[in-house]
Amino acid sequence: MEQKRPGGRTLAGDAYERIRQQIRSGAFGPGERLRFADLQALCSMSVTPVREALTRLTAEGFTTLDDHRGYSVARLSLAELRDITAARQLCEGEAFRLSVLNGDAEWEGRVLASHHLLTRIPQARDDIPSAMREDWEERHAAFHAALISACGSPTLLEICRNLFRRADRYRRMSVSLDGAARDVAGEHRTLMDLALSRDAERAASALKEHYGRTAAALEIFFES
Amino acid sequence: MEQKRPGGRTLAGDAYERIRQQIRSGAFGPGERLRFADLQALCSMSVTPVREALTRLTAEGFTTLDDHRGYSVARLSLAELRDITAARQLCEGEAFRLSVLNGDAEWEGRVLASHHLLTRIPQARDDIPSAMREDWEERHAAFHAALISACGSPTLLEICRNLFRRADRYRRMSVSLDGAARDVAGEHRTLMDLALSRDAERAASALKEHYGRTAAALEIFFES
DNA sequence: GTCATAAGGATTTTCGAAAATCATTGACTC
DNA sequence: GAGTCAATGATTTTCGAAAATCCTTATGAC
Repeated sequence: MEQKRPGGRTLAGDAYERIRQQIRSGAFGPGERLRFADLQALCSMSVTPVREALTRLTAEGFTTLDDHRGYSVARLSLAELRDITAARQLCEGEAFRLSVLNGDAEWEGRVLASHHLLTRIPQARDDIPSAMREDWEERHAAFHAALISACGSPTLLEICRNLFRRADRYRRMSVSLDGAARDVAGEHRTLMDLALSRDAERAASALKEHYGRTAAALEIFFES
Repeated sequence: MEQKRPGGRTLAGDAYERIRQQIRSGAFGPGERLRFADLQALCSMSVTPVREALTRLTAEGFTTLDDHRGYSVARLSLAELRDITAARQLCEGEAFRLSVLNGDAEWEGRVLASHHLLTRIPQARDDIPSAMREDWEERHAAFHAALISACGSPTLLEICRNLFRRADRYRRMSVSLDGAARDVAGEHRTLMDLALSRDAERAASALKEHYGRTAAALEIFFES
């Protein structure tokens, strides 16, 4: 029997995407135990590909493994939020700086286009339908990826991609904030403007500050 | 008290260590195809734990996966050497800087002790017995780990650990160089001295230069 | 009551084989 | 001869169950 698997070429790949999405969206919450029986039912497959998915997720910091005691969703903490933010400021800051220095007209086009897409739909919030919220999340990630896409370093890009995803789990907590004190759209526009004006140092600084603000806004979730 | 034995509490962990060691030592060369049948024979286990090991190794950049076409040892290239070196200079440089700023007396002790161990045996070379060579490699890694161990950022440390291991594959090519033009031991001593003198900026610069020299010495292997 | 220990159930980890996919070969057409 | 296509063999990927391990509960001694 031929199975249709849009997007993935192996069941393990599908399981990886699916479980990561569940964690991303909060359907699997921080610290939650992930039992193979449940995941097999969710993904409609045997234990082997599920296991491979969890191995990958663990290597990337989304889940944790206790030998012979199973997998859990990685917990969120203020300390890790600050830690990841600092690492992002270092790595993405440098990647953005290099992008501005090295980027060609095609890169400028990608920045412009991805920013345009980002402004066409309202930012993710509680009162926005879930489908459109996911749409914004995707375009947001694409915009930030575009900014650093001309840095010329696959290694740095891979590090940044992972850090972005891990930080994304934290950022999604803020959809319940109304962000009144912050003009996120304006910050994104500033980032684009600085990129296109080719001022590498100021661009990198602005990106670092952008991430710093995001992290600061999230600290209130960890008061207890 | 239960202890985690290095070497692994699961077969998958054992396979991971074993295969990584084979790649590290060159027994599995760059680009070489890794067949499950061979690895199962090598590790004396079934396909499942071997597969898990390869999944982890691939996530860390030591192997590559072509869906349905199997795993191979990641190739080495001059471009990647330069790329990894730049990423190390950024990440380890910052981690070292933070360590010098934040490190306490215990950290100083770790730096001092690990450097002492490093100087007690001759540096890895072709004319040195393999066992002692491995010993030096281990102490060398421990020294560099100690330098950055007080940076306070688990995320950054994890990134550095992975970059170090990947760069290590390149550095091991140089055991056939006699390093006449370079005083590696002296550079290590300088790093220690700068760490203990608590001059963060100069220490970070020295570490970056140290990695730059290492990479430069390896470029000759990629002339073709 | 507390501690230690053992039995039972739940869960992870591993196995051996089946299914799916890829690569090669060779026949056949044009 | 070049190209298409089916058959074959090699290899990866997945399955379903067995084995190993952990956790909970029950039992008994002090």
